[in-house]
Amino acid sequence: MLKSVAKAFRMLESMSRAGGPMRLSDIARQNEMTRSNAFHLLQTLQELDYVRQVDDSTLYETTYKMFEIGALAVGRNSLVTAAHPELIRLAEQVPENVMLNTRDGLMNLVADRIESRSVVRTLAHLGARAPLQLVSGGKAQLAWAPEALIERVCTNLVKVTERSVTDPAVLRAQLQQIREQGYVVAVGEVNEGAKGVSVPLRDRHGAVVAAVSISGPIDRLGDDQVPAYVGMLHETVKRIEAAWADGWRGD
Amino acid sequence: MLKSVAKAFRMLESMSRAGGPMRLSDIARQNEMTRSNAFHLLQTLQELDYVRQVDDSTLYETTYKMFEIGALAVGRNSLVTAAHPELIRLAEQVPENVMLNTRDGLMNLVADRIESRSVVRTLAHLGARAPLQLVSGGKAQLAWAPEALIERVCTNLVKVTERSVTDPAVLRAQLQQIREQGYVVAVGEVNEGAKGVSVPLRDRHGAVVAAVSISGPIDRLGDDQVPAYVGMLHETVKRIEAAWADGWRGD
DNA sequence: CCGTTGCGTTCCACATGTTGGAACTCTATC
DNA sequence: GATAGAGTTCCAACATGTGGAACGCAACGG
Repeated sequence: MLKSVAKAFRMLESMSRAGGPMRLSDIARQNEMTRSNAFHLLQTLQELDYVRQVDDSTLYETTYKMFEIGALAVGRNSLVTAAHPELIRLAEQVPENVMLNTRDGLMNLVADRIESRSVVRTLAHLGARAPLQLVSGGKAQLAWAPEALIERVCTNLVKVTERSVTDPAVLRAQLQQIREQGYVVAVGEVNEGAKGVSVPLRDRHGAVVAAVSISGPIDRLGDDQVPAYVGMLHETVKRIEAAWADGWRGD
Repeated sequence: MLKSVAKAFRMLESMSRAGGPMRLSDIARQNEMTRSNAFHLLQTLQELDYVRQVDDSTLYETTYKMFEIGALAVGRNSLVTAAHPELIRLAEQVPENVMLNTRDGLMNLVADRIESRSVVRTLAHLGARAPLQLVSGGKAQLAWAPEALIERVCTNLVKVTERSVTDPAVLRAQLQQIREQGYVVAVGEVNEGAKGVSVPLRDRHGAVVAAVSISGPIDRLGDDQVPAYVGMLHETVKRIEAAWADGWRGD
């Protein structure tokens, strides 16, 4: 573990989270380093164009270079490009957020997201990551994943809210049910008031590589709406698979 | 400049650009470092969760953590959230890409982008950065920027294509014209075949902080369409300013 | 089947690069 | 005008990052 590298990334992360410009001393304090140490790191990050001093003041802020490079990595994923128009289409029919979920290690990643016009509060932002087993999009991917992955997830269960699955046996039962019914409904396992419905998406070999989901507040997204939403999701996934060069061509 | 920090970022950047998983030796070669050096760096980046070894092979790939953190920084920008639905609306009326442009230092940043259904090839991807003076969205922001910024841009002109502005006097004349007519048309100054139309967006103090643009291939986006597009852009900007808590409330 | 090649990884000792204290300057505050 | 706390610079000490060499392994070919 290279210490200075670790410090640099920690620093950048805390600055991103902070949102606004920060003072050197505060950055130093927050990351438990001396001012001169922080200074050197900031100097380096500035040369690399990840950080900048705002105008001619003494405040530091992050540039959008992280976003640029991150988006580049995700954008290579042709699935995101193919799915986008279909997500918009779906979002027009539903008064909830619509998301494309991908797997990143043991985490679910919101690779793209459309906010429906009516939605005020956003639950999961673009780029948000959450444990696979706790969100509908993640469960959908997990259900059809190789046993090795499921096993790894089962040995890494964490409790985020009261409703989070923490028992491997319960999780496995859920996954079994998901495989049978072909869709997922998940409620408040990472955000108390959130509910999500999700459906898996397959590549040309039939492997599940993503999931499309609809999510919204628990009290607006009633169980009576689920069947209709599942139908729309299946339709959307079918269209994405058709539009995506590497998509599933099966039945 | 902290050497190891710089190396770590360079490494991540090259891995992001590469797209797929890479071998340690290739990474080392590409960045001109020894294999053991590359190994230590990768080890560190792995612990920090920016890099991972694919399954149980010996290949390394980037995670989406950069995207997550980058998106977090951009997402804080409430303008992006407010603008998104309006961009979708605009994209439905136009067979071209629609983009929200922000300024990041001396660069223009594509903070959000909607691809119209008809569009096949994408010219600028989400997160793309380009010199302010060379793209329509950037010019729009520059035209109403404080003199200090214009001056800084003028002393940093670069030539990307044959059509790039490289003469400060010419640029200043363009900006003058833009201020008079209230919109920008830019052609192929960074991508040979691209053409963009753009209009500025103001915050509650009346300062131009972003620009909305329509861009497409030079041969489809004819001059006869420009007036209609400008009208739609003005309408869109007005709606975004109204929806955005911090938007311009003027005339 | 064994020698060769090239890989990822480990080990180690050296010297380099990173670190933090102290000093300096500057601005804001009282 | 004194004080406090900021950002920055300087420097010496030594912890840290570095790269060469060695190891184990897999793929390949004679």
